[in-house]
Amino acid sequence: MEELSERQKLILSVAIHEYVRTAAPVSSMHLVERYHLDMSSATVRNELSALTEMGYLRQPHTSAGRLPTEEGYRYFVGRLLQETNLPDNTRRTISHQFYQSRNDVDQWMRLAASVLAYQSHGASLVTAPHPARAVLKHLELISTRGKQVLLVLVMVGGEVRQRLITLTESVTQEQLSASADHLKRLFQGQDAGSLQALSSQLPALEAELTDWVVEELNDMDATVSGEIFLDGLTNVLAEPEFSGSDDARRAIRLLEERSMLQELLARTVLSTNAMNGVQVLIGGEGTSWDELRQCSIVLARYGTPGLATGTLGVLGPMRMPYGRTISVVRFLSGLLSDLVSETMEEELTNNSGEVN
Amino acid sequence: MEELSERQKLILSVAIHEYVRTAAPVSSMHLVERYHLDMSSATVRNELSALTEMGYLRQPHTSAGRLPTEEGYRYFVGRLLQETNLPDNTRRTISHQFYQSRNDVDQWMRLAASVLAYQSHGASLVTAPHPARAVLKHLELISTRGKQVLLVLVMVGGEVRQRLITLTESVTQEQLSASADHLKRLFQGQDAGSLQALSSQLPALEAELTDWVVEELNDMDATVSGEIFLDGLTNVLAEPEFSGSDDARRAIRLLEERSMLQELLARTVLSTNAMNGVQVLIGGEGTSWDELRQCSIVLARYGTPGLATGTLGVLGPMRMPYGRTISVVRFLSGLLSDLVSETMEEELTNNSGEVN
DNA sequence: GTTAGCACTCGAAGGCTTAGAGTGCTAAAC
DNA sequence: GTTTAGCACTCTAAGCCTTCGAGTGCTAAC
Repeated sequence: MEELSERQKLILSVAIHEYVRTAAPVSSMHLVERYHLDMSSATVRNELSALTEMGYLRQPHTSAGRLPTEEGYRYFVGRLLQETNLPDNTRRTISHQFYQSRNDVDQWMRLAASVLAYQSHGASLVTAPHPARAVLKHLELISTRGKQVLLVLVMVGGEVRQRLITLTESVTQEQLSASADHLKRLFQGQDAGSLQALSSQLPALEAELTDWVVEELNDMDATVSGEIFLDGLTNVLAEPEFSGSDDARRAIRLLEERSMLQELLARTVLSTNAMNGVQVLIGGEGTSWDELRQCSIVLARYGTPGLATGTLGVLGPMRMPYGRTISVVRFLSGLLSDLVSETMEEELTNNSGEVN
Repeated sequence: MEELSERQKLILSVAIHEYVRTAAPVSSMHLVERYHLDMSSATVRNELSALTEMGYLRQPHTSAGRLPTEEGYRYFVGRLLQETNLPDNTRRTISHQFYQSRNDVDQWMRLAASVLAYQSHGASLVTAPHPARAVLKHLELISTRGKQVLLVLVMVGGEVRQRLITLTESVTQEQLSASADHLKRLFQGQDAGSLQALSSQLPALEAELTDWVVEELNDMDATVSGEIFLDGLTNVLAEPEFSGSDDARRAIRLLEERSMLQELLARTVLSTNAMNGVQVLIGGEGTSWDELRQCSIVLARYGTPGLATGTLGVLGPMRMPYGRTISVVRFLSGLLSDLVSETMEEELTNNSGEVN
């Protein structure tokens, strides 16, 4: 792939910028006028022609203006987009909102999704922070009736999982409380693996309970996160390129399904090292979903690798203001990282010592 | 409002049925043929004309077929629709899915939303069961760092709420555990009101904690439910009457916002006594949202009034298979009621006695 | 009261024309 | 050799017209 001249880069940049702005094919004269280019429309036409030749632009039909190809966007995002930060007052507004919100992880996630959707005009997704390995901090057993017991697990990091389990034998709350106290002490700061080993040495009831706990912990390790917070799904529908087709509908449908998000987020885990945080998938590249052919996704992880991380991202049309979106995602990723590390770090580094 | 003749009722019924099926204005001849009516198209035409006169049908333009008006749907749902039950095998399939699902309230809600959306081809919403009055069953305090404490409340009924709070003074986990034990005993089976009264008689730390607990309980009483489970949002978009306009987009946007759901669900609480369970809002009647002008909502409460209840419903286009939708909603409402009462009833009737 | 027959209405669909936006090419200017 | 003015050419979008046919409402016969 040959190098573009500076002028070609400029023209590609403004062409993409203009197309993103207007959603209509851009013409040579338009660009010259609107961006005060120091050349004639004929020159621009020649360059546009060259860029089309190289596959960065295309024409809907012979005598129409140009619009970016997938490759064009990719070149733009990868090589032309200069880092821009979110305006100071926007950053302050957002921080302020988080500051005001209840000190509740769920609340943060909801807010993050909402801000992300609002700022990016796309559909946002945010997962709750998830420990690299589920480590137990606290355990409660609450009898509901007969053999049914509510199992509440509090993880290091503050995540809480509850589950209604059915035991083989009926037990009283007293027995449960005793077992809970015992297991609590044993399990403190352990993960699924070490618990499994313990199971065989325990009396029947406690062994059974242990199995349930292990299952739950494994489940937590396996799933990317318990809950995924979505917002702004309908923003995507408002985009002009989706009106009249139901491509957007199918893309949104995909977001509603867990399976896609699972794969998408798993992918992020793998390639985190690649960039300095924010990852851009253009035209659903790498994914196996045709529905995303016309969409792009901007993703980032947040949190502290090895301790606890989550993912947040935006799904929008390929014709997306990448600069803006990337800054928002980056900023929120940083903000959530701070929030998470503030609440988790200390706890995680000195966890296995003390007993509650 | 004069009474319709039997024949008019029949014709209105089949006209609505046909319109729901095809989404196109229905003509007199079509009805005669498809439903083997024992009369000529001219007769049907006369009756259609009469029904139009009465406001139950309308014509998009002079020489077009008929389609139901809002009033038409209302008459149909209120007086013509005979109760139909879900086919036996469908019922079994659904029950089976619930039987297989993890014994977890969240899981049930998710499944209910999914089934509802799938069966009704509309957007579904389900709220978690919510005690009439939030009553505390269990309480945990977990130190995270310095003044920050994770407060975990387990309610009678199994709902779990967690919140990160910041105390005025730094405390150790030992102090917290002691306080937790003490408060646990005191709070057992109490609601927000009775706790508030206790607050002043407690030492500083415990008083402060009590305030947080009270705030949280009040919050639970105030909001309809912590979480609302949505599914099938995009089903609505697929309906032909919404293609090309963004009315559906705005309706879905409304579902994404909590505020509308709050009002909608609050409304249900009020009018529950009216019908034997399932409530149908046609054309967004009673709501103040223009966005719903073209939509209908089928709602039902589930659970045991006075103990714990939740709401579930379907939002779809006004051109909706009401019979089918109502049966699905009714069936699921019954199913969830059973599940909820199985897990909560005993617990709620003898709650305040024992101490865990 | 019901129905056959028929004139009438109106929108959807297709074909045709036109306007204009935009290109590519050529030849002149720099 | 690069840039640019000029111009012929292309192609769509929009408007207009016509046609087609589905469907009605009315009237008169049954």
